[in-house]
Parts: sequence; structure tokens; C-alpha cells
Amino acid sequence: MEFAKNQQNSWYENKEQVLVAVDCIIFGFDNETLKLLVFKREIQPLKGSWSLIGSFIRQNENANQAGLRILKDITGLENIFMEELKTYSAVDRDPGARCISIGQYALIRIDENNKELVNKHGAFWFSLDELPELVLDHNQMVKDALDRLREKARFSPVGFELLPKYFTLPQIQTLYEQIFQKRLDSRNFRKKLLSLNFLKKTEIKDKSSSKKGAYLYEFDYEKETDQSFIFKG
Amino acid sequence: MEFAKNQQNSWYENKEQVLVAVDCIIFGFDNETLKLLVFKREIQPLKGSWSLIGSFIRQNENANQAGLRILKDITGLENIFMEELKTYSAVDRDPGARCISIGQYALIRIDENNKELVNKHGAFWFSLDELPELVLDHNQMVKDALDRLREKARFSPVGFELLPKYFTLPQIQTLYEQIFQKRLDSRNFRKKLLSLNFLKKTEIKDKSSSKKGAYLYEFDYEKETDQSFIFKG
DNA sequence: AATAATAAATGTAATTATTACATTTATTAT
DNA sequence: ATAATAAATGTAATAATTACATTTATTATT
Repeated sequence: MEFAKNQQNSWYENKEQVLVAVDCIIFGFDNETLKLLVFKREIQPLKGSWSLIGSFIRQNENANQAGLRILKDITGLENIFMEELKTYSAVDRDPGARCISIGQYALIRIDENNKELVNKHGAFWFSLDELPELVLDHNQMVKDALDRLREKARFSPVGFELLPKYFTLPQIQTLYEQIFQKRLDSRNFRKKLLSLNFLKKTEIKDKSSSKKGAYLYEFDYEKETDQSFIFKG
Repeated sequence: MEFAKNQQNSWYENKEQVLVAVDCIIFGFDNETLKLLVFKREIQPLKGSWSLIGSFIRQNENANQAGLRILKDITGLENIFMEELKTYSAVDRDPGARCISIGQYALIRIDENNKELVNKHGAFWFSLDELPELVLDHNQMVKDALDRLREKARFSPVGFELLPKYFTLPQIQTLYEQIFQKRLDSRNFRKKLLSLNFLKKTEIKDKSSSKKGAYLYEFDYEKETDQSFIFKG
């Protein structure tokens, strides 16, 4: 079963060529609304249109690395939570070329991004309900990413990547309300969240949004588990 | 924001070329164990090795269509449940070429596949615990597909695509026991499954595996809903 | 110094879902 | 008539979710 690397064979020759791109669906949270980073294309094709930030994949990187490269170029950030969403491969999705795109969504701490760099690339944070029309199938990608984020948030403590290292319970409740697009009961929300045992309370209060102040919490990655099953047996 | 289709521009030119393949993780169920369809490569490269069934994607089809084309070629089946798993894009995953693969998993009714066609292509059904070593990263694909199947089965009534149109409750319980790799309590399993209200009972009994016979049920796609939420608000 | 204003923090009872567990039933073969 | 076999069923205990309103800590104002 040895594979001769340099051997000539016909298997890989004359394959129909398809370009492979990576597009990034970049979420951020400003303590009020869930936001998305998009940019105005400064070159052809589709110059002047709003677009997700993407790039063709390079020979020396996998899809995730390509996504992280893009993210670093635009925001200056490294070590970002980024996961594959799905591929977009409709034959006519890009009228300029036969090109499939691997959508990758990222959750970043919006206050940590390099504003100069973001500006330099013509990128802007939009609230999800004010998102402009995007090129190609990018609006669909955003919709799919949001669905995925909701799906994930239902069953696992996603979203901490959108918050600063220390955050308050009202803050994370607002985030979840944004993700689910509905109000949550604070007593039940806290009870549930704290029962999962992956939040560490500090004795420090954040008084930026109330006189009483809210205790700061920290995510305890050690204790993260996924606990809900329909069938336990 | 018009896009001039024939306009020459540099955006798509001289991109580093990456081949795009689709590999199919094909599950079947023979009323005892969960099985996987793999084939022995009859041509180079890697001739003689076991492999998932795949193909390079063509200009005139999207990834899902490519998967369905492959599936039809091998099994003769159409209208199969097939979903994207994820992409595999590690730089060195295929020593023969820079090639990314889009994994697609399919659930089929094993008794419906065209046995002659399957044989002709050198394909075999393997129980998951007897699966041979596969080429490249195909074992990882199988593992990921199984995880996905489990994940889906936890929250939604997946798996009916693996069963015949009419099936018994003991039959589907066995399937779920195979998916989860553990025994389930029949009273609780039935209670849960029936409470979801998407099974239609018939008055016909299947006596192929007991003297008493077990009632046949049918999946009611109209009533399929996904009902469990961590946060209901 | 007292009061008003504000958001944070908290508890409980009712409902629903999950779990653990053993017997009866329908049928066929002997 | 009996034995054998797998299918079908119920209930009580526990755990999770839901609905719902008041008190607390603090700051700003008078």
C-alpha cells in the first residue's frame, strides 16, 4: 500500500479545475448587539460592493489556516475561535469563475481588534439587522452562520469567545438574547448557566452599567462539558 | 454593482491550483449492525487499498450533486439522504497532489442497493467494528461522520433513512443502540420516541423476528420537528 | 442625612421530562 | 396443552424546566 510520491500517474491529471476560496463570517459583540465584520471591495470584480472577507486558499495552508491568515490581516488578531461552517459550491455562485468557497465563522472580542487595521482594509462592523446586501451568496453564508451559532448555543456554552475575559451575567444574558433574538428570564438564565459549573465568580464588580454593580465572572475552560442528551439510555 | 461576466480581470488569474474531490461516507443498516460501504481501489494511485468512494468534482455540478452522482454510480440509488460533513484540506493529506476533499455522508436502505452494481465496482459493506484501514484520511472521515450521526441522533429523528419504509420499534431501537453503542431501555425508548409524534402505527405485524410479531410503523415526515432547547426563554 | 432611582441578585412552587425497574401478552412450535 | 420467544406495557422517584416578584447595593439628588 505504499504510495510513490513522484510516480507519474493519470489520476490527478486533466481534472476539471475549480478554484477554492475561504470566506470568513466574523462575529463580534459590543455589549448591545451582535455584529458582523464586512468590507467594501476596493478592487474588481464587484468593486464597491459589500462582501465578506475572503481569499483563495494557498498551496501551503489548509482551510482553517487560510481563514486565520485573513483574520489576522484584517483585525491583527491571532488565536481566534474559528470553525468551518460549510462549503458553497453551486455551479453559478460566482459568475466570474467556477469557484467553491469554504465558509468559516469566527467569534472575536470586538474591543480587541486593531481599529486602524480594520479601517485600512475598508472593513466595518454592522449590526446584524442593519447588514447591507452582500455580494454573491454571502448573505446566505451569514444566515447559515447565525443558524449554526444558535444551534451551538442551545447545547454548548458557545459565545464566551465573543466576551472579554471577565464579564458579568447581565452581559452574557444580553449576548444570548441577541443570539436567540428573544428575551430570557434572568432568574432561569442564571440558574441554568451557573448550574453548568463552568463559570468562575470573582469578587470584583463592574459598575459601568449600574450603580449596584455586577460581579465579574470568568470562563473556566477546564470545566467545559456538553451535558445534554435526549437519550441517556 | 453589476458584474461583467466576460470582463478580463486579474482577480481569478494565476491562483494557486487546488484539486477538489468529494468523498462519500455511506452508512447502511442490516437490522443488526451499522455498516459502511467502501471499495478496493482498482487503479493507481493506491491500487489495492480500501478507500471511501469519491470523485473529483466536475465543472457542471455542486458538491452535493457530485456525491449523489457517485452514489448512483455505485449503488444505483437516487434520492438519497446526503449531507455535507466537513472539508478535509490538510496540505499533506494526499501525497499525490494538493487536493482538498469535501466529505459527504449518506444514509441508505441497505437492502435497496443494487448488489450487482456494488460488486461490479469492487465495493463491500463492512460492519463499523470490522472496518479495514482506509487510504489517506478516510478513517478520520468515517470517525467524524459517526460522531456527526450520533450528534444528530441525540436531537433529531435521524436514522429513518437507514430503515425501510415500514419498520418495527425493536428495529429502530437496535439501530439507535448501534449508533450510540449502548443498550437502551425499551420502555423509555418507546415512550420517548412515540411522544415525539412522528411515527404512524400500522395494524400490520412483522413476524420475521418473533412469534408474537411487532407492529410496523412509518415515519411521518409532516410531523417531524426538533423540539429540545436548553433555553426556552 | 434622607430619598429616589437603577440595575443586580435572588427563591419557590408547579409542571414537565427523564430515569429505573419487571410483568404480561401474543404467537408459534413442540 | 405446554414451552419458548420476543413484544408490549406502567408507575413511582428523581431531575430539569418553567413561570413568576421582591429585595439589595449603590449612586445621585435633594
